[in-house]
Order: sequence, then C-alpha cells, then structure tokens
Amino acid sequence: MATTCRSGLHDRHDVYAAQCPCRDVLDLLANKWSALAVGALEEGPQRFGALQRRLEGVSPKVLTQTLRRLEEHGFVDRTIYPAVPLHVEYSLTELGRGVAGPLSALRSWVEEHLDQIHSARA
Amino acid sequence: MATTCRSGLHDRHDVYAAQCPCRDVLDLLANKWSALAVGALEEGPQRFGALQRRLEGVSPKVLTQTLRRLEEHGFVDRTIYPAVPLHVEYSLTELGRGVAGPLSALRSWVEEHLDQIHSARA
DNA sequence: GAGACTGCTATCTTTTGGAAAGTAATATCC
DNA sequence: GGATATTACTTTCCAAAAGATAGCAGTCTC
Repeated sequence: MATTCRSGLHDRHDVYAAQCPCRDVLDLLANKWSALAVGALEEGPQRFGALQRRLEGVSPKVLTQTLRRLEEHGFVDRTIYPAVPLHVEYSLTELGRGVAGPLSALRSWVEEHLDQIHSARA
Repeated sequence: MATTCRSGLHDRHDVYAAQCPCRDVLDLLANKWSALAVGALEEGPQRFGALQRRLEGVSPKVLTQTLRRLEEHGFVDRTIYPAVPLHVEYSLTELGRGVAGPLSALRSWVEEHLDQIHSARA
C-alpha cells in the first residue's frame, strides 16, 4: 500500500502533500467558524441557539455545516434530547478537546497582537 | 471613540465580536493556504516558484492572492531583485515569525493525530 | 529563431458563503 | 380556537471566493 502522504524518517503524515488526508483535516480546522465553534464548545456543551449567539454573525446554514463537518471527523458530539421544544446539545469529543489547544493559541495570538498588526499595515 | 471589539476587564480584543477587526485577521490566518505558506517561509525566504512547488496543488492565482493578503497585513515581505529572469523573494516579517508558532502547532497537531482522527470517523 | 525560465495576470467554471424566509412539532396565551 | 412563541434547522437564491487552465513579458541559451 502506498503511503503517499507520509514523509521523512519517522514515517509521519505531511500536510504539504496534496494527496494526504491531512489536507482535508487542516482545511476543516484552519477555518474561521471552526476555530470559533471549537473555542465556544471548550467552555462546555452548548445548544445550537447559544452557539449561534456566541459566534456573532454566523448564519444557521453555515453553523449547521460547520458543526456537521466537525461531527463527521470526530471532533464534536451531537446529542438530541427528544423534548419539546426540541433540545440538541453539541460538545467536544476527546479529539475536539485536543485541537482546542492549538486553535485557542491562534485565536489568542490574534487578539493579543491586533494592535501590532494594525500599525504594521502597509 | 467606540471600541466595540474590546471586551472584559482587560480591555482586550474579541474574535467573537462580529465587528472586531480581529475577525478579518483570523479569517486570513485560519486558512489552509496561509497556514501552509507561513510554515514554508519559516524555513527561510523563498521564491514564488519554490513556494508553488512546496504548497502542492496551489494555483498561481491563489498563491499570489494569499501572499499579497499576508503582505498587506504585515506578515510577509516581498522583495524584488531586478535581475533577469525576474527574481522575487518572500520572507516572514517579525509579525510573521510570531504567528508561525501557533500555525505550526496546528499543522503539527493535525499530522500527529491523523490516525486517531481516521479511526474516530463517524 | 525556438525554446526555456520566472513570476505572474486573465479568463472561465465550480464551489462555497451568506442573507432571508420557510418548516415541523408542540405549548401557551388570550 | 386561533394567534403567537420556541427550537433547530432546511431551502432558496445570489454574490463572492476558490480552483483549473492558458497566456504573457522580458531575456537568455542553444
């Protein structure tokens, strides 16, 4: 079996290889709404409406898409409580709590360096 | 002057606020090609062609766009050496070297956890 | 003069993003 | 009993962005 996406002596995956499934995962995670959604869920399980309010400006369509893709890849759990009105809760899986670190670092970096970025503008 | 994008006791910026300029920066950086480009430039200044080969599968149009946006925001320097054939070099600014950390962490996390992600798939 | 090299633009098509409105299944209000 | 509210979405439509492909300008080599 060909391992086109592995490289180097340690046989690791390589995001720089076009054919590596890493690319799809990076594409999913390196994305504004995913970064914000995972960050929001870091504070605990949340309902659709709460997430929508937290991620200011997200449309329900895009939020649904984002959450479903995160769920497909195993970063988020979706739990339905069959109450009325309908109650759905999203939470991070262990994997989700894992990426939360790097994503949080990126978000924080942006917040902390915005003033610098502003003055460095061309 | 209104500081709609600042929140909390420490008067920091907030990526969750729709109107905060943070959003634009997060959108620029939390993006597949930006993450890969900054990572490639971490190894030293590189020419357009070299970057194109490194970021397997990127089209020249998208690479140009990505580099120009990174340049506009002060993450990348573009230096033209008026030689023949034309010689253009891209390199990270100090700000660029700053984000390189968080972005590298994200890329590495993906590479290191791909197997887990694969088996966690729904 | 044919081709190669570099760093792009220009054009076209496909995909995605975002705004707005609609839906289902109750529950409660008046 | 009809109107309205709630939750979590779909659906539809349009605009913006991403991606594939081709071409160009300028010069050097063969």
